Amino acid sequence: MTHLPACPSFAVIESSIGRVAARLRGAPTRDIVLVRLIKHLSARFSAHVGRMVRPSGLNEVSFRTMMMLFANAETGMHASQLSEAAGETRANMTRICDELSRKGLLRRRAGIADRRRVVLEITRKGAALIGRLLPKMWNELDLGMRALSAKEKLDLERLLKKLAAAIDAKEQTA
Amino acid sequence: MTHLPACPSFAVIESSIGRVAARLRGAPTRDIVLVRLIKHLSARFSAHVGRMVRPSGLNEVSFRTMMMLFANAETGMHASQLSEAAGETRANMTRICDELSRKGLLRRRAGIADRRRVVLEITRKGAALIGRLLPKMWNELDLGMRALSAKEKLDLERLLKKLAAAIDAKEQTA
DNA sequence: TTGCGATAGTTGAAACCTGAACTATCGTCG
DNA sequence: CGACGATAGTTCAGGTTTCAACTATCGCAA
Repeated sequence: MTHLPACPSFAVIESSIGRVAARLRGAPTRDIVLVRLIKHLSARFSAHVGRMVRPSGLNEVSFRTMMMLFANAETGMHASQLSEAAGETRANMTRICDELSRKGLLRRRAGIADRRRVVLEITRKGAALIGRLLPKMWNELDLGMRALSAKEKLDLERLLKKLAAAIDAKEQTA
Repeated sequence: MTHLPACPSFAVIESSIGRVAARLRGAPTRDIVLVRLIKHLSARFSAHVGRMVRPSGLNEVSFRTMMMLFANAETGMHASQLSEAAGETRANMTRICDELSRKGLLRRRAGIADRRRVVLEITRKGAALIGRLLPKMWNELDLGMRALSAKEKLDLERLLKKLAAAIDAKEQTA
């Protein structure tokens, strides 16, 4: 077994999985560990971002949303485009935008070419907020990721994408 | 840029991140991609497990919970032990166990040595259900993970743990 | 041009999760 | 003993997310 820097927050989980494996013959322990690790990291990232943006009255999802709008400030984005980019359902995006628009951080405009669509634009106020937040967030992210070398990051990206591709493929045929 | 098997479900997200980077100097694009990949995979795993166990009246969390109880069928588990193993808050675990107990899938007993504690045990009915479900689930998991070689899995595990450890460490000092 | 299937966005109901306060019990230190 | 801080579990209020149904609009083919 590879030995690594302690990671107490996951150790508890891993040992539980170990107990499962000990009693249940045939359990694909390593795969289960991988899936749980991914879930664990995802949750911790979210929580961490959430804590950071909370003082500004945002949560992780609305921050992610605002970042996308910030990057597309000139053109604006369509709601469904935004929901795909932020990785949220369309229904949820509607509510998030309701909220953000109530706070004056974004603006809805009716589409011109296609009147079903809605164009979302960040407001001056919203842009100011995100512009103020982003450097802090990026710095934090850098601190967390600095543990991995450039090569390790590339490896990790490659492996995760391979996994994502496999799952996509499986879902397609199913 | 590395070229990989298509992964349409993430490609949309990645191209959005690309647009962010194009307009926002200094954005740590690769790190953001990694974080989003992790979140994306986590969500897809959950959704997939969820769809599989739904016909049995469970969701992803309650299945995970039952699996832990199944593995500790002889001894039972304490509620907090269970919530750590399943990676859920204590409050949420209470609710989940209420639900599962209402369905007759687990049983609560008062602790003897320490009367604050509650011992949770899987019932015969619960064990039957999980015993029936597990092989299917493991098979599915195997299909999804088969895309990675044994070595790749080890690498991935190592990298994810390194990341988790770094985040743990950072959180500690903060 | 009109009708029809597809798409964009919203809504209401229900499922789900969390933080903070609360109760009961424990261990231990004086 | 008995007070007190810590721990186990629950509850409640409030927030978030989803699913399915709905409206409006579009593109296109007959």
